Amino acid sequence: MGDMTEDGFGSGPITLPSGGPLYLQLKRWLEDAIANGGIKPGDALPSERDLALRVDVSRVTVRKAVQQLVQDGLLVQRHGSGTFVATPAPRVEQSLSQLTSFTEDMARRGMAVRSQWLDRGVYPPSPQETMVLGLTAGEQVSRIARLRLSQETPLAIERASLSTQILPDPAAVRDSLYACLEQAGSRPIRAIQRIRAANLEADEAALLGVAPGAAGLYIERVSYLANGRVAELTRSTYRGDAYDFVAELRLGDGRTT
Amino acid sequence: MGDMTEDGFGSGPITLPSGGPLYLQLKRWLEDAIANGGIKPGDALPSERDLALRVDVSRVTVRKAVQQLVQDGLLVQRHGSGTFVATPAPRVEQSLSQLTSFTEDMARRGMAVRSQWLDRGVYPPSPQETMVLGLTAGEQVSRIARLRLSQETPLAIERASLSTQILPDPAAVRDSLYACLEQAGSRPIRAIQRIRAANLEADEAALLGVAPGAAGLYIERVSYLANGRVAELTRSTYRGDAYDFVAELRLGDGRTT
DNA sequence: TAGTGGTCTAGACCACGTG
DNA sequence: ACGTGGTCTAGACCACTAA
Repeated sequence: MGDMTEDGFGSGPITLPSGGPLYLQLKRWLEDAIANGGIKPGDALPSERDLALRVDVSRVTVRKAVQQLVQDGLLVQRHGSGTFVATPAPRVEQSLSQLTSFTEDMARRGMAVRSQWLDRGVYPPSPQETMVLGLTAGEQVSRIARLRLSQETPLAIERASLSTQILPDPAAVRDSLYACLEQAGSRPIRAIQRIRAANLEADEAALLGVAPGAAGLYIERVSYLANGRVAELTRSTYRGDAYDFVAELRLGDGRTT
Repeated sequence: MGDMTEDGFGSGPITLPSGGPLYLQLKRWLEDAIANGGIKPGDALPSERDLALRVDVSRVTVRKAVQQLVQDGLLVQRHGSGTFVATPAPRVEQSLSQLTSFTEDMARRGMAVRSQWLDRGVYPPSPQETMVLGLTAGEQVSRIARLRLSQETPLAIERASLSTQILPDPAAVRDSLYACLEQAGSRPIRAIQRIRAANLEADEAALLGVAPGAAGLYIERVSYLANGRVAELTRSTYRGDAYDFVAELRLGDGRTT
């Protein structure tokens, strides 16, 4: 411990203890170093070329180990800059039984929230939108798409579609869509959500600041007004490492409540 | 249709249209070929060495493209045998508001279900088990772990832990844990589930028959008896490509609360 | 300009499955 | 025995970032 230049790696050669493929040995070694606090979040790893020399493997093998840890979210690579231990995203909990607004929900927890508009406008509807929203021929659809951030950390991509009868002017939405709908007296009171996990595509991964192939949650939500009409179709992509969804189940043969 | 040897690839060289990195061009080319039905589920791809020759790239580049498609679940590789277009797993829907038993739930849909025991026994509890199940000092815990299959397709890994007071003999569980508990008059009536997405580790991926790194759902469930006592702690891993979870939300306004 | 990650190559050997 | 995917190498060039 007397060495101020210590970075968790020392400077000499690194010896891998275990058996099996080299890239898995190196991967385990790095995982351990991170878990044991030998390398801390934000710390830089030695360059790939350095590691290759010191572990005595080829750079390709180093990349294979690092690549998997990047995908698992333990490391972050920045082109031209270096490889760093990821700062774990704070987990956000969201209820799967109460219909809440992202904005209102986060405000309640006192979390700094920001949205970044990706799209906001009126378009001809897709077949899915026509069907789900129950649009009539020739009717247009209002779309708003935004990136949700908390503490400057991207959390989710939300793409909402509504009939122009319910939301005539998408540009009128400021922070909370639900607050906007409430003003118009058309806040949804019920919704059905469909949730699945999938590996994130490159474009969405980039927006969310994670590696392509990282696990994400795709959620499709259809919400209903008090009169039974469909209010909103929202398709969202959540970072898998940043969200916990919480649901309460009851012994149900009879439905609801 | 006049050529019986046609496999969707022809036999000549393959030219990639688009720009960008070669492995991404090849990946897109393969994705298109699968989407357009040029290659159908179950079909074999040319060997990596063949593809490399015909696309005129190195084998490493072919592997990089194929690897990503394997992780996305579009291709399956079998060591020593070949690379094949994946047969998409049938999606199973599961409710997130009704507390149902996997066995009973699937039976209701008339689906052939099988379980494969991974573990069944009485153990000293982990700290988490002690805390969540409310065990007293020295008390043991019953654990049952199984792989759930439908139509011989692995769907999920379930690891349940219960106090031995509630389930004294884990070996007594045959098909349905809940049916077994009901006989003892201790069927849970309520549960809290916590759901998150994560990339599957190698061991779990192997059990579920998907590629390491594929997206999966981790679900932690704590269920309660009518008297309020904790009945069960279950930690499960679901295939992301085989499950849709469905939840119904209501305007449960904790707003001013 | 120097150093980093990103892409790509040609060739080698091993481990596995099938005929 | 043969062909397949799985691992690994040494070296090259490009693209980006930072000093």
